[in-house]
Amino acid sequence: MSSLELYDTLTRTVSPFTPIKKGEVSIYLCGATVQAPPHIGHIRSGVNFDILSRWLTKSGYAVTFIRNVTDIDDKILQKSEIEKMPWWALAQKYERAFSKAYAALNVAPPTYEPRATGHITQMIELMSTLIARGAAYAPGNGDVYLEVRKLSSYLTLSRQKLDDLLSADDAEETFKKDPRDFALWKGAKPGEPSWPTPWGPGRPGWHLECSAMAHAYLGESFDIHGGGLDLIFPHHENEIAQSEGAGYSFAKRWMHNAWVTTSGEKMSKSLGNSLQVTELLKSVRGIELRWYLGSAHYRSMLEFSQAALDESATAFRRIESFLHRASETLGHLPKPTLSQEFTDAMNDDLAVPAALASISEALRLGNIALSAQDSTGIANNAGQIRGALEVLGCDPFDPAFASSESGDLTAALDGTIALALAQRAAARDRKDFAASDEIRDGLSALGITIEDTPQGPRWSISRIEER
RNA sequence: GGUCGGGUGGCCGAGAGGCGAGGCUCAGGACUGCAAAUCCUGCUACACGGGUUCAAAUCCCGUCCCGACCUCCA
Repeated sequence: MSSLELYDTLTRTVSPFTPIKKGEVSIYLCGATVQAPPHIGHIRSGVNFDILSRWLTKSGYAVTFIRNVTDIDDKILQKSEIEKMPWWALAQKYERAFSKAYAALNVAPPTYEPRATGHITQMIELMSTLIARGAAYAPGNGDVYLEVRKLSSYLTLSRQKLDDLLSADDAEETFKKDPRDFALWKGAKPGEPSWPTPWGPGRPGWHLECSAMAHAYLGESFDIHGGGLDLIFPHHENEIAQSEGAGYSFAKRWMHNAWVTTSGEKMSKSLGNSLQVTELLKSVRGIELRWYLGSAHYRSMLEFSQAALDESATAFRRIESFLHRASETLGHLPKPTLSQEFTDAMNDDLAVPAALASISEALRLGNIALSAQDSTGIANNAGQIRGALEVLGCDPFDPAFASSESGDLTAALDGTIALALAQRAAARDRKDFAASDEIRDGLSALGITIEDTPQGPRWSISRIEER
């Protein structure tokens, strides 16, 4: 029996996972800055860490998962002017868009989803601590900066040297003791939202919220901190600086997911190459998009193409179709189990691609069992596949993916199609294949696929409905 | 300039010194009235040049190419 090993960005190695508290895991994931609709890169991060969370849960841990929402920052203020709505309305609008996208892809809601603006008090406390300890200073203009040269260690995560960094052309540099010091708090400018502090009214810098909220919900030390690769520097370095500067040991392990790329480049709005979740959900279902995003290893770049997505969806439908046929034959849903191969793969730093290979084998054996009407074989293989899909968040029987059509409608449709199939069966009995094919083609034109099996014909809806 | 990832078959995508990952596509076969589905068989790849080794996609040296971060970033 293998045990879980995970990669740690800090050490750049895979190592055995040992939680701080036996049987419990605490995770903080940097969530979205809600200033635009989510693209699949954002959601990949959500999917990857959802798979981590599911696997930990399946492995018997009680998982506390915190994923924040950054609802105040420079971009949100900029966008609020462009979209001509208050910043808080804009933030809420896109927070809902993210929530909707997460839900469509069955990304489980975190244990708690704190917003930056709800934790100003904790931020002020943290800044007070940092100033008292001599790690931060308020130059008097309303800003509060962290003094990076005072830190005993800095940039350990990205392994850079302070003096090698290109210094920012920062207009406010004059208030900084060192150009590399970063803002914990930004003094209010006219027309901007602000909150009162001992150093004057202002608003949070980007990094402060995560240190404050991680501390509030997970304490001085927690197991895993996650986010996208691009957060390593500066965001996560600065979180470490703020937290360690305050005397907290902070995250024990750092995990970063790679990007979704297009034409070899990172997806970004400024390049105009980002793919919005709502757009992609017009061509594939949420469960298929999730399967695609989850199928590459979380630390590998995923090169997006519509062809690859379509192919991935095809592969998934093959698995799904087997599970449906298996449960029809069994007369009940397969009971989820975990194979040793799947478990070993997942324990090896969530090696999803290897885990998928184990599903392929079970699928082949399951289909053979189905042909042979071997109910034990069907149950075993379908159970393994379903167990694996559960962990990957792609169980087609998960109510989260329940189709929008009502049960009554399905029943009515089933009855209607049964009538047509009875006609077709009669035609086939009298060898009138022209007539039987006409019925099948007619149904096919309506998006209903008919397959003849040894157990009689079965129908399925093959067309993705426009939504 | 500093730091860090990559380049694998028609395509996607793992692996990280020796036993052909896996999937998709394609071709052939089985089954079928025909389809579909399914199963079987086939398609022996690791950017380039050196080197180490009994053995290199994997390690070392060099080269080329692509990408990311360096205070907006999933």
